Amino acid sequence: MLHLLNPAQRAAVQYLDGPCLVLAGAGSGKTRVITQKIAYLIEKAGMDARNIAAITFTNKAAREMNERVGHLMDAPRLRGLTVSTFHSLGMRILREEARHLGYKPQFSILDSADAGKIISDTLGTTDKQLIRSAVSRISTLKTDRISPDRAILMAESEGELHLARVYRIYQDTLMAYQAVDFDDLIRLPVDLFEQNAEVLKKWQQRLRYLLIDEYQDTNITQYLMVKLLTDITGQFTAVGDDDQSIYAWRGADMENLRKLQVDFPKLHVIKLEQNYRSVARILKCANAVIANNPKLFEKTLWSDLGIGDPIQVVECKSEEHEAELVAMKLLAHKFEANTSYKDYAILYRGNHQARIIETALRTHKIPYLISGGQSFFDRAEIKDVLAYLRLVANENDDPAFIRAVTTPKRGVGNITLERLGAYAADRQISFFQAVYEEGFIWQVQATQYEPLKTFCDFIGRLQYRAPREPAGQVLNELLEAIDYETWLYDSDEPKPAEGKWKNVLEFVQWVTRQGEEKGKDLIEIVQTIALITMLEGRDEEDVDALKMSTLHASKGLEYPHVFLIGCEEDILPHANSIEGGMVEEERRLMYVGITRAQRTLTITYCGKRKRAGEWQVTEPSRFLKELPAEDIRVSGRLAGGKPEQAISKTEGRAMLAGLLAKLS
DNA sequence: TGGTTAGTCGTTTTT
DNA sequence: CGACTAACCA
Repeated sequence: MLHLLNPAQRAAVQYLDGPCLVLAGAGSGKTRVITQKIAYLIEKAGMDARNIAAITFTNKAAREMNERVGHLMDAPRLRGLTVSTFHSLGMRILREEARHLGYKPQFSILDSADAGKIISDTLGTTDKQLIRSAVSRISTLKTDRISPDRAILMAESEGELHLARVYRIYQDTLMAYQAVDFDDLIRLPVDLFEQNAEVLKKWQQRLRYLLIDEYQDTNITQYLMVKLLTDITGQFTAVGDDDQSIYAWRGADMENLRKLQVDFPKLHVIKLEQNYRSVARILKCANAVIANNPKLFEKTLWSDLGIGDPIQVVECKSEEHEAELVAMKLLAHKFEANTSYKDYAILYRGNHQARIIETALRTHKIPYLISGGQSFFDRAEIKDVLAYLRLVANENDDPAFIRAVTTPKRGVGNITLERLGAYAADRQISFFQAVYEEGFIWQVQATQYEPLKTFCDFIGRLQYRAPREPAGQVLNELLEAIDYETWLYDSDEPKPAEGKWKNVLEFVQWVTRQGEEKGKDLIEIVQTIALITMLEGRDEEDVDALKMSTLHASKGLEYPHVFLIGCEEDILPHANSIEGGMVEEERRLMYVGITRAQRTLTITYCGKRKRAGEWQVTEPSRFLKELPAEDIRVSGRLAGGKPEQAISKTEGRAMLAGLLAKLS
């Protein structure tokens, strides 16, 4: 196996004498290093798979890594291997150690929508901007491991004090719901490790070798987790690339790369500089752009995959034309090069940019998959069903209670709910518990109380059945009992309702499969859903479809032919980042985008764009001027010419027909 | 109590 | 232009 590696990769795999940092440029085979090292640890170093943990940043990456390790060795020897995200690992630790922190093992994981709702309630405002900023500031406090009490003490202004108080209420509310948020999944285990030497020792002994992927994206708490778990032995390999650090806004700190050298003086640094992904021109463009950033570590990427075609830079007249142009160029290229749809990807800065592309792709009947963006589990219909399941798993989950009890409508309205909420809040109990309290029964009339009681009894029956019966069966009967299908068709036009019901059925199928394949009961399945962003097991490779993705979500992926759209000032770099002086991170984003491409890269931007119904003139991205002139082919204003002639739908069809005629 | 409607507002990135 | 909300009516 080792002969498949280049000398630097092999050195990284074989180095076991202590902490190891692998600086891996884009496309330099870092996943290969990690998977091979797992195999090496088990086969050559004689380690038990149960003592090895590989940590990634996305579930998708974890899944892919699992698959690739599976190709390297037999399943029995991989039993007990941990390949998961920081958050999943944190959850696992927390479920096992919950009692040390005052939580029950079946705590819920709150999504950001629920978190935002708590904040908006405590803040007493509906101002989206305000809530957003409060949520993110509280999240920053949490990743910096500042407790509510300390935040109150440290507050230097009226505003900070207010925020700290909101933070405290928020945290108390989470505890009351028996829920944690994403930050807690990392923070609480770290807190526990620091307070409880025995628990720490237990996990140190369990996880004896750590492999951390995308190390440049760790925040300080995640770094502490690594440090605590490996402090005694320093047995870990961190793989990262400072040029691909694009999550600073989420607390990721490139300083963690430098800190590693300070905290572990014996740190062994290995650089991977050969790129196995892209042709030379693409790499040259990427290098040229990133050269405008100050460097943390010096490294030069090279490849021997040939020079490749020039990078195309095209100005379009509007968003519609951009979408149309991309669709046309794609179809033309596909026919000429005889490729598949899945060889193409369209990348963009913000999720909203996907919509217009989607319409163009649909009119041309181009199959596509969208990764990143709204998760399947975030759809309203799925969240409705999920609310029931969350409540079954944890009856203290008040947000789930409110959603479930009002969907479908069952005669419980705002007034009743408010009374119930007030009663529960007074006594520090959950909505669910309050329903069964003598004191509450007298507060509402029988006509209002009855549906509540019926609802809670129903949930109670499910709680009994969930651990005892197959997950799919219980879920099916739940949907039957609440007649969710009818409710969907009653509350929507037939067409969207049909789509929604299809999603629900897909969800049921997924749950059934999870139950059968992994032997999990309904509650166990629900407990992990909050962490899953994409429907796993949906074999995306089998479908021949073009991939659409945000630049952030595209990290770690590669495609033969890439379109990078919307390369305009205020989009990439984004206006807020320009204002906040964060252009360097945006440049890294551009770098990530360019380095996704293996063979061809087409960059587009619009001359004007409709924003909030108004036409707005736009400027090409400053990053385009950083591309080496000899490696790009420009059409449009950058070249001094006119914007690329717009292609209308009929023109497009004619062009396609001509192309097809020429080919046959 | 629940659904409809007319007005409002405004677009980063995600575990 | 379209999503999302707050007042309004059945």
